Amino acid sequence: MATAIPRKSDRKLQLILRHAATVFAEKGFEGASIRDISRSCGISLSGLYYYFESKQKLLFLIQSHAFTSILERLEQRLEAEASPERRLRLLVENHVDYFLSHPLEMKVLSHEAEALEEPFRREVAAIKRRYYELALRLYQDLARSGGVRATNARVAVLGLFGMMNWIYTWHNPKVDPRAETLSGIIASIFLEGVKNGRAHGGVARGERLAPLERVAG
Amino acid sequence: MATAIPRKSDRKLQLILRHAATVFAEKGFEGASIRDISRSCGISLSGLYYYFESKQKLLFLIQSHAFTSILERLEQRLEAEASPERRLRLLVENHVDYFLSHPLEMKVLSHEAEALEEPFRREVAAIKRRYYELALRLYQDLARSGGVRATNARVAVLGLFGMMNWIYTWHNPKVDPRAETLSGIIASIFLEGVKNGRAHGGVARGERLAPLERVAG
DNA sequence: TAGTGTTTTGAACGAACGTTCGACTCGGGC
DNA sequence: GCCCGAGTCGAACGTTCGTTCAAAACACTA
Repeated sequence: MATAIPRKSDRKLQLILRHAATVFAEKGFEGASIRDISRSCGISLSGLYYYFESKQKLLFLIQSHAFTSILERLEQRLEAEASPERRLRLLVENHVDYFLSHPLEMKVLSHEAEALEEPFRREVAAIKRRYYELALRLYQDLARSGGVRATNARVAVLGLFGMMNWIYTWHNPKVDPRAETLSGIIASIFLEGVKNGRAHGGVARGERLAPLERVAG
Repeated sequence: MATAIPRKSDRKLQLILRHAATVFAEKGFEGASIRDISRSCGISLSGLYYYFESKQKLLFLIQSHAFTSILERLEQRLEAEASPERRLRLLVENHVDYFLSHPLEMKVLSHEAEALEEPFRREVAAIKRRYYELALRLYQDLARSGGVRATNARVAVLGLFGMMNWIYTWHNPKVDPRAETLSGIIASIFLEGVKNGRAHGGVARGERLAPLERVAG
């Protein structure tokens, strides 16, 4: 019942998580078998179950670790910055940078969100919601400071997440810019795209602003 | 060997494709079984194989039909429009509109791109490339007409696709704007974000422009 | 009614799946 | 020498998977 594994084997669990992330990223969660992971780690099939209790839990460990890391790192970086615009840029920088330096885990996080089942699902969803709400707050701070054209905040923020989370489907390190440059481009498109100026079809005819709280999942 | 099914049963194949898209969208391609589809259609397991020869082919039919439709509809709409900016807006409108009116097929198209294996994969990839290259051409026409700040075209266009293709993970018809409004917001963010203005960290230090031809996949 | 081609089916195939279990190895304290 | 708990393993469990096939049911015209 207790999660207490004597902690000498922690390093080995880390190794398993890395290999599992690789296999999940390559074949998808459902398409990957524990036997694939066993082969990749060089640990026997039954030996793996000493370290985790189910395939679901394995996916959960990968996802919750990645998500917690990215969120903690962001909150830490935000402490040193007060300007609303630069704070939003920090979010983009942090997200893209983590994405490109942990491409496998982040692909599993982005792509296999729905593969997680119910005891674990809500737990990851809770972190996701915290992250989304932080982003929304950053956006609204920018808006309050007067730097934003009237538009649907939920759509804008989720559009930004779209640009960032889609990266895993196309980014090729041999051809595409490194994280620093990439996040600069994305942040600029978003910030300029959302700034004051003649409102170009933002909130339209009779459509009221949608509530801001909900994230799907 | 021949694909020739006597064409009376075409309507039934369409019905199967609709149910299959629903099941794939809900459980993922690998997570869904032919038995699930059989149950959903009310056709026996073996009966399904009268209409398609493998699960892979079924996925292929869904994806290639959706992709071809969206591309054809776009090319048709573009004929009537000459302004570079409005042409790009048309692309966004067409894409978002198709996405929201065929959410299941489009989720399967966006989410299960890698599940398709090799005889079929290259065929869908070819349509995808045609679509991407059309989008890139529209962007470069806008750039040539002087309406765009210097930035990485490949990243800009794939960023736009990111905003659009991510929609399926969050859009809730009860809460979020309809297609018309949504595409307006996204197009505005992108176009304003990419327009002339003080270059805000676009192409940076010593990073040369990446070649434009490649799409991952 | 008999005959022909289209559609539908139940039962079965071998392979692969996630998970369990009892037995083994091994290193450090008695 | 012996024991004990941590770590590892091969073999097997029951289930589900994609796919096949011979036979039945159906819809026709002759």
